Amino acid sequence: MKLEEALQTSRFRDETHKASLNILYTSWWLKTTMSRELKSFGLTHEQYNVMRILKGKAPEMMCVKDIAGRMIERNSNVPRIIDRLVEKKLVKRQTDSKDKRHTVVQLTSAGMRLLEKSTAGIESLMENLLVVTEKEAASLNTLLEKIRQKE
Amino acid sequence: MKLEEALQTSRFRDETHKASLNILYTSWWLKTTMSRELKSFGLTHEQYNVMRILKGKAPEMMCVKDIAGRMIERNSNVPRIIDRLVEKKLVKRQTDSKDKRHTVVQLTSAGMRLLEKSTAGIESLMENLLVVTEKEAASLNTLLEKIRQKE
DNA sequence: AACAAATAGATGTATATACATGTAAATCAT
DNA sequence: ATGATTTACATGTATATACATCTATTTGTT
Repeated sequence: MKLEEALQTSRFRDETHKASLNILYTSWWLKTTMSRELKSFGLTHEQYNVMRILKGKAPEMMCVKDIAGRMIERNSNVPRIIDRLVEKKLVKRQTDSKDKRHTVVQLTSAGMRLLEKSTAGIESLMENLLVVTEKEAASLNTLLEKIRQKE
Repeated sequence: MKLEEALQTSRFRDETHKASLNILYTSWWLKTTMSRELKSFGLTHEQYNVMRILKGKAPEMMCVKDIAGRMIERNSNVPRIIDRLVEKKLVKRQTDSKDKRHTVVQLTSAGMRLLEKSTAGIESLMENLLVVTEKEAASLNTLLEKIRQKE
């Protein structure tokens, strides 16, 4: 769908302005689509994100700060996302014995199983949804990193 | 900044997977940067978005549904965003006399003034922040619309 | 050792968001 | 014309998010 249709307007100052709206809209669309799929596993996008980060380091435990630094949307609220995961027994949380300021977190085996199932769901969804060649995707990555160069 | 740095990982299945994370991250970065600027005008991103939509039709009034259809992030909560704008006297809201189901909304002159000031701020920010050529932006737009083709 | 500063994370508040449900008004079918 | 359906919006709930503040612990300075 053209952005003009999606936002029912064609008032774009220039291609760069349009690109900024296009990034925001595409991101919203992606996130919404993924969230719908994740909902069938009882997960939110953020909970899934935290679980994937934990899996990347498993079986090591990770502290809250390291999780936060890997989140797509930087977030001071990782502790509360972990609260929900603990309630659902998908992760285990404990105080680090070496540095008691640290809270370290780890997937439970139930968490690992749910992550594997939901990841399979997300991956097949994405494979069907995102129809671009690897070359196009690479070019998209280059352009997005260019637009963020003043980060 | 490379996505690898931003997310402190290089575990991407392929360029398409990386692109999806890159879109989510770039969008978060853009929104955060804009929100910081908007905060100096006492506005949230969503409030600003609603005001810009209203300006696009001014001096006509718009109903809630038409505003919602033009939002970047589709949103069933436009009534509550309008609540805040009404409290701040930036928009006027009234029931449509022709169809009493419709609530029609319009910028006040204070709203129009604030919108002009904040838009100037956002535009100069964006001009300095987003350093891509019009050609690159156009190519980015094409790729984003391609990736959304199954929308 | 004692105190100041820094760090990690928990918590409070306002707003936003997704989604379900409720309510009033308009439209449709008979 | 009347009752059913649809439409437009408002509202309730759970979670997320930005941001400020608070607490406990560790580290650094003297």
